Amino acid sequence: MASPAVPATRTASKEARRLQLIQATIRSIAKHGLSETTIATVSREARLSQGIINLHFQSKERLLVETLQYVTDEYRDTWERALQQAGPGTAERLEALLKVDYHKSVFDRDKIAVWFAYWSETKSRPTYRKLCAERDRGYDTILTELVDTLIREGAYGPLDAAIVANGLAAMTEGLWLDLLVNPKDMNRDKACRILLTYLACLFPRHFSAE
Amino acid sequence: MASPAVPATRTASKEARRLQLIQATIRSIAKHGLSETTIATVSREARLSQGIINLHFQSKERLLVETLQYVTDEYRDTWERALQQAGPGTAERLEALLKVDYHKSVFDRDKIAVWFAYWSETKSRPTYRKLCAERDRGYDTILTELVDTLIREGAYGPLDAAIVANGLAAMTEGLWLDLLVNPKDMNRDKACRILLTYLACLFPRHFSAE
DNA sequence: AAAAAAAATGAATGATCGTTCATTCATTGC
DNA sequence: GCAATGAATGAACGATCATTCATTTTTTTT
Repeated sequence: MASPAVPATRTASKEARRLQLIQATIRSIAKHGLSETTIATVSREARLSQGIINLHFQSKERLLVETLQYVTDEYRDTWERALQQAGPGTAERLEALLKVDYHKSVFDRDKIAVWFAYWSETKSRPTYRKLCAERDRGYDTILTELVDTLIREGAYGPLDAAIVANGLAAMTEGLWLDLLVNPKDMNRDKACRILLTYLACLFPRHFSAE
Repeated sequence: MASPAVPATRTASKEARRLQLIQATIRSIAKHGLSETTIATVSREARLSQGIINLHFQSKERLLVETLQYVTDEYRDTWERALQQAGPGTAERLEALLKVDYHKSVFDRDKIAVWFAYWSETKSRPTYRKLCAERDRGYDTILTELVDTLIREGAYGPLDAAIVANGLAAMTEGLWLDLLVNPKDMNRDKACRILLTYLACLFPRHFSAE
């Protein structure tokens, strides 16, 4: 009755074992919070022994850093792939990029709990802050580019692309928070409607509030 | 050389001592994060002994809950007072309410670190979640009311007040996150500009991007 | 199939945590 | 000024934490 993610053989490859532990860490943070995530909760979640974490990550702190690294990488991969699959038009590319944040695999309460766990510790942990800031920088760069192009293509007056892009990104993060704190009153459809209202207001000839 | 907030007499009133400890807790969370805030860091911050916390709060957990209670109360008081002092016009009342979130005493990295510390634990701690959800509900109710009135007064088409209000609140929370994670790239003026861009876009006859 | 190597275990360790409580200190009432 | 009262202390306690490592288990090599 082992979890399907757990390799059948006792000796999985080093990389597979590390990944298994990182995913167990994510589940533990989502379930117990970061402040009550211990070596015990993670190893129990992975159905492995206590010693396994120091064997593969040297310390709990390194496991936490590599877990943050993992979720930032996964997030970047997701929106990069979404952009690759999007059409050539600026508006459709912008929509594809923004929609990632409301996709089922991203707009997920467990994953959002992990993001907030790390964000909340950025002030006291420079390592976390740097990784999170990197995540933002890459996303903001491409988002600002698209917004800037759309403003010029659509002749949308005196709008400042950086300001607009920052506002769009901020709204998404705020809606994530709503899902975390008030899950009864928030869901993907509603969040999309809220963002789309802003988009339609900014770029009425490219987006409408459906 | 005692901190000015510390009462001169050894025996302060019970309420003053509790307040002093709550404020020390806030400083500790801002400085060390919630996961590394201990009885030791809080009592040291308050320049009192270890035993003082259990004497006044019975347990560390109760101190943390009462600290969250304190910051939620303080926040509500702040925007209620701002509304009382605002003029009668709907637009100016809306502006007064929104501006609170960008006031020096609210748009402050230390205080925002505290908010995020509790938000990040809401999923695993129902008590935190309830208190945070209450905070949101009160604010959203009055914000939605004002937005609704302005939409009708200004004949702003088919806008949904609840959706717009939710978007405005979400954007603010996202901008707080930006200040926390990327303090070099965010400040009160910039955040105000970002929000005002949305406001001017929604209600062009009442707000302009200055 | 035996030997060697590698992976995983889990009991043991020391450090740190929240909590307790006998003691000390300051204030109040007589 | 002397008890009596209550606030505050900080050393001591058990619980829990991350970490270590001798041992066991599995895989690979010979």
